[in-house]
Amino acid sequence: MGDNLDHALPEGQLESFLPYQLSIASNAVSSLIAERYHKRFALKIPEWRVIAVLGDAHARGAALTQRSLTAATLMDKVAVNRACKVLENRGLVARAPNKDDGRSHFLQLTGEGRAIHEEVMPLALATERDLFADFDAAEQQQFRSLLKRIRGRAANLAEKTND
Amino acid sequence: MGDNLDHALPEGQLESFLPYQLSIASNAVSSLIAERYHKRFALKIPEWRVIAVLGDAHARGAALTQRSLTAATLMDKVAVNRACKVLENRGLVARAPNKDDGRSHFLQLTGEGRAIHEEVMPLALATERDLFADFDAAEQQQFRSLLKRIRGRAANLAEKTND
DNA sequence: TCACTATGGTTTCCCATGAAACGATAGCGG
DNA sequence: CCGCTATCGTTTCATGGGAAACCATAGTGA
Repeated sequence: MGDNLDHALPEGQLESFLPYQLSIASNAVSSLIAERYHKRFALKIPEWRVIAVLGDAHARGAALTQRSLTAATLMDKVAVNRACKVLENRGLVARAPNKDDGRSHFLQLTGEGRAIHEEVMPLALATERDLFADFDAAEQQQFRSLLKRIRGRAANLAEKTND
Repeated sequence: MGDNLDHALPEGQLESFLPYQLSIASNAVSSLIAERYHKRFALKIPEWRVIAVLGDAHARGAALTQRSLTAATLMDKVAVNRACKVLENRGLVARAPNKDDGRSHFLQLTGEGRAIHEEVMPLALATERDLFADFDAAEQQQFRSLLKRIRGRAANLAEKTND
């Protein structure tokens, strides 16, 4: 029950288009991860990202504002806000007043939040290992580097176009 | 006017998470492409994909149903339908009855559609070249192959989880 | 021929996401 | 101290995209 196309299509221009390959690969990976997180922790990807970053921050004894979360996750500030609200309602994140700036709060994981963090990170890392199991170390490194270059390139071209 | 974070965050677990890197790289590339297509042709990515596939089909003297378009683009059938409707309304695609199956139609590019196709493909290829300009041939090949493996891997893991 | 099921396509509904508008506070220049 | 502007966070609105329901036709078995 693999693929049952009526008649296999010959390799077309779309198939060989690298941005397309990148997009479908990324979608496949994201779907897998989203499914796993959702199934086991009822977390969506934005929420998980916030937990990951807050977990890091906690390890360094820091608390973060939504603004720094936005910078750290590269997500929209609205997405960050929504994720934080959900996590707060679930009791995984607490807000503390920021006496230097009345507009923002410092966010950190609660005890329960840290417990989730410690369950969730291994799942993330295991999934990463599953996905890249047949990549040797050099290939992983290569992949990372290629992704980073592409990303820089795209950002660069976009800002040139945006005038 | 590059990045003005209050205080640079140390490399965290999120930064080093490969699926995250994949996702943001893919997003950056997709945004760039979407922006360019939209600006110059008022086409969205799904519409462009349909044009690319229909252009291929036309080159082989074939016409496709929405079903085969769905298979060829890996998009949802609803997305394909919507894209086709838009293209039809713009006069870029025409439907011909399928006498073997009254439920579906054969779709093909109109003359105007082919004209767009021939303008749009060079833009796509140029963008691809822009993006991968500093990849040598071996790196491109490597990148393709890594993406394909990851994609297969993800699909494979997903179907195992789906029981 | 007559159900019954399967499938291509379409419509409807819902959720996720980002842009823009908004309120509140901060920061600055007078 | 008083305005003016910038910024953080929140809310509101518009759009995109997928899931499920739906319709019409095809295919199948009695």
